[in-house]
Amino acid sequence: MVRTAGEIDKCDCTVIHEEAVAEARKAMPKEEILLNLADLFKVFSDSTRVKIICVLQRHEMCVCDIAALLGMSKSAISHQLRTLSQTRLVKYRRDGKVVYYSLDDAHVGTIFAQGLIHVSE
Amino acid sequence: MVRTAGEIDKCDCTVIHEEAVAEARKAMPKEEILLNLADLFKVFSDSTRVKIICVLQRHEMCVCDIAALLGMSKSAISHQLRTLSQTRLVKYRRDGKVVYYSLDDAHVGTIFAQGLIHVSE
DNA sequence: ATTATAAGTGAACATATGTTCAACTGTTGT
DNA sequence: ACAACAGTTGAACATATGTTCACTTATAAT
Repeated sequence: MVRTAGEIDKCDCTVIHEEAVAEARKAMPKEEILLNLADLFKVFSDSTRVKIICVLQRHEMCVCDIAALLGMSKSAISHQLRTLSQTRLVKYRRDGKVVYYSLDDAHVGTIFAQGLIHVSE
Repeated sequence: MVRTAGEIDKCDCTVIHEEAVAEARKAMPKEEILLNLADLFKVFSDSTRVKIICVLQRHEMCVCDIAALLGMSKSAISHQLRTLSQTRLVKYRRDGKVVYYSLDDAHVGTIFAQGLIHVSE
């Protein structure tokens, strides 16, 4: 939803810098894009999922391995892998009873690495 | 907390690929680092905060401007700016009654941009 | 077919989180 | 001193979310 100038006064504010506001409004990506962006980061915002992404950067792994590695139940891991899978951050292949998960996309590793740089300073 | 091999059997799993698990365990960053990483992404995971970061990439802005631009209350924006400030993603300067906020760090823009590339495909 | 094991699922629970509301602080101008 | 306005704060509320539990599905082996 793009707001027009006429809607500004619907909030409890006096706009102090009209030009800056108008310019920023024009430069903003679509609402939908920003919602998707927040959703993307939301997937990275849980420590269990971060750990899963971390271990999948080296090898593909099955649910049991990840659960054992993180000291968590298979169910908890499976739920999170589902989230990661639905958002296209990981993919999987089945081999008999075992399902192997791996990162779906190079971007995933890049975003992870960028964040790691930031927190490591 | 680094887990030792002896703790693996405490979960409800059979470890299928012991070597891969052992290697991944060694390569994992400290627990604390990964928690901080999740917390960093958590700040980016709310659409209001994403929008704030977005508008601050061009200009510094005061609370009123941001509230008007996003069509939200000053209080809601102020609460989120506090979160962004506490996590060192934005900084501020006071000029009379007005407080101007801006991005604290080049990394913030980089992480935002990386995410934007990912969702724009 | 039956059993065993890897994995997935849905409901329930506890916890975390974003916005609103009603105050309050701090600064400016009269 | 007082009013006006930018901004902050804490409590309350509603909503979202992660893990557990019990159960189900899928595949392989006997």
